[in-house]
Amino acid sequence: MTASTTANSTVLELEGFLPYRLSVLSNTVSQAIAAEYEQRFGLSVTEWRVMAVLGRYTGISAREVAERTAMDKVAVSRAVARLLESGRIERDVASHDKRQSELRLTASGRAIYRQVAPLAMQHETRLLAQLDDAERQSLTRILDKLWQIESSVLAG
Amino acid sequence: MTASTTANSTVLELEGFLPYRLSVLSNTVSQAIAAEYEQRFGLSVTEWRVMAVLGRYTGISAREVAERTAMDKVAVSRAVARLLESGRIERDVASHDKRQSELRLTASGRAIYRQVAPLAMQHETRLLAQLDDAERQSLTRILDKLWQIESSVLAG
DNA sequence: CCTTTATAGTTTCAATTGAAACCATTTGCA
DNA sequence: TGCAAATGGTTTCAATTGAAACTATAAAGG
Repeated sequence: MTASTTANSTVLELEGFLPYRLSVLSNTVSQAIAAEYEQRFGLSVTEWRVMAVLGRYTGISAREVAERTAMDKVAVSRAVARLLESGRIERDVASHDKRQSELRLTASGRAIYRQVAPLAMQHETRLLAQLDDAERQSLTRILDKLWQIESSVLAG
Repeated sequence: MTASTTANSTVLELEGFLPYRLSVLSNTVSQAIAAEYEQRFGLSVTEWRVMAVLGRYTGISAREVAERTAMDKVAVSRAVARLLESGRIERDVASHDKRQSELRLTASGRAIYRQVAPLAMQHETRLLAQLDDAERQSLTRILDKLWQIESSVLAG
């Protein structure tokens, strides 16, 4: 698909190389969305991701945020620190386990969430609108498959 | 697709959100490949990308490398500096324009390229092997479409 | 119990990155 | 010509990130 091979040489065509195309597309899409809320609300991508899961699951721990955002715990810790600082989330110690925290959006955090979430989804909608039904289904299925392969590779 | 909307609230489900899924998949794939050459050859992703285009187009300028890798010029400049340092590429001043450089792999750079390129492609092959013909075609077409949409958004 | 090991989260220090300013050369045009 | 603007590339400084060490609490096993 992306290679041409002769006697003893292999040439890789970055332009058609799946991992490369995924990376470029993904960065472009994420940046396009981020551009909108970064300046408007002073939110970084990691901060927004934390807010996004807290908009969905309230009172969860930092570890669970990490799982659901696919961020590592250090990144979550720092995003949480900034969000606490700016008053967009609040934190309690979990009653059943004093190591854990319970995180939730504040009123001001929810207000931002209610503005950014639709904005992000509009962008997604705009992308998906260019695909027909079959393509949309295809895309979902293919991403699922690829993701399963990669995560099984990771697991060992 | 990824939203549920009630009277006055919108909830975003990160798990099904296209930009998020693209980002997670892309990072996982890139990292899986990078893991192999990072430790074995001491190459970063950016350095490998520069080498990859120089394996394909020899004697090109840093600006052209930047275009073809979708990296910005500062990142290219730094990757080039490290690759010069480690003797994997060499540089001349372009005769027709003294601002430009002409970059090419050295013998040692080519030796590495010949090992890493097939390795990267095997990974891609393994991924694509899990898709059937229709899915592979679909994927190519869909990535093209999405990419066109995003790049036209960027432009205008 | 009490000691070891595991888990949740934070901090520290070095390496990487990004934005802006910068230098050298070239191009466009008065 | 010659001067302003554009281009190719590098450097600098601050902000971000990653890896490893660290603190505090909890769970598990003798």
